[in-house]
Amino acid sequence: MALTIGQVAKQCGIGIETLRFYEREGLIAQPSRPDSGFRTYPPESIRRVRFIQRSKALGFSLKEIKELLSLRVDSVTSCGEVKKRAEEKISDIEKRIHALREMKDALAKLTAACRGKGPTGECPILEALGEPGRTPASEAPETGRKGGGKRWQ
Amino acid sequence: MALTIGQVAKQCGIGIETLRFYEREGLIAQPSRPDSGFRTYPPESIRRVRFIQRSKALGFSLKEIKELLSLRVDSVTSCGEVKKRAEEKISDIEKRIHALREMKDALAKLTAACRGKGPTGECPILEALGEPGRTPASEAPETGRKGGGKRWQ
DNA sequence: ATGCACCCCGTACCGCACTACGGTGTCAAG
DNA sequence: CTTGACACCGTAGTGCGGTACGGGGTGCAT
Repeated sequence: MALTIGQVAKQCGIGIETLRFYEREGLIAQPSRPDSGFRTYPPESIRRVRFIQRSKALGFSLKEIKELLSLRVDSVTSCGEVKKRAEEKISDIEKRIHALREMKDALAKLTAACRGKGPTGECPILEALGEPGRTPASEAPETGRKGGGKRWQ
Repeated sequence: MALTIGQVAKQCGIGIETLRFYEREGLIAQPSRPDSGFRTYPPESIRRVRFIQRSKALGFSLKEIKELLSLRVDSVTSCGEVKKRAEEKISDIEKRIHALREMKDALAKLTAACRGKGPTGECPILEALGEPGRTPASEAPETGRKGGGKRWQ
């Protein structure tokens, strides 16, 4: 019934090292270690790891997942706290979506303006990004460093 | 006319260290260094830094920005290449938006199912994440480590 | 000439989430 | 009893995008 770390790892599609990492980070409990010191996991551990994986997939960081797990442990806390976290995460995700959409719109405008032909010097995309063709600086070969002298020391 | 690193930094709202970092990473050219070894930037550098900042804001990584900049330098390349990168970035951003939307929908479904009252043991959110209330493992006090013996060595 | 702001450098560090390494110990099968 | 798979440990390295530190040297104004 009890599982080795390798079995848990395999069942969760995760590396052994990752499991040890989660343990170090306090995301999963210290498993019992009879006799030889080998970790021995109860089958429930699989669920806990899956909890972590699903939460990750929902955009929670390990830090946040740890908090979520700690809510469960001190069961004085009501379910409302959990709901609050989830709602915060939703608005966080909405912000990220919004930012991405703005990026996308800006980029779309640029690509629409660009014929896609001709030299880079006339590219409206590059122009909009701020570089009006080559810059003197970009040609200046190493004036310091490699070239010549031992200035500085 | 020529600028010190501090002036460039201030004008771009960026740290001096960051500027040196960009230089090390090949994102900005080695500035000239007359006499004392102090970096001396032409005013155009400001534009180059802004290019980087805007590109970052559009979701390009420093690595990608470097590529974008190199396209400009070897001006054999046509503007079409730039357009291609921008379009790839757009679809990349779209993918990210899509993934975030899925996260959001999943979370929204969970919060909708949750009354927000009662103990964590009955929380539909936690349940959906995979943990049906407390787990034995989460109570198990350190069975190894700190507690007792010198197994292993 | 003295003070002080500014700049130089290399190196190390941050947070995140792992991943790898290497030397050693344990278990189960043959 | 040997062999091979598996597990143990601490430490270090990865990639990203910076940020900080400390022990100096310069430039300019007073």
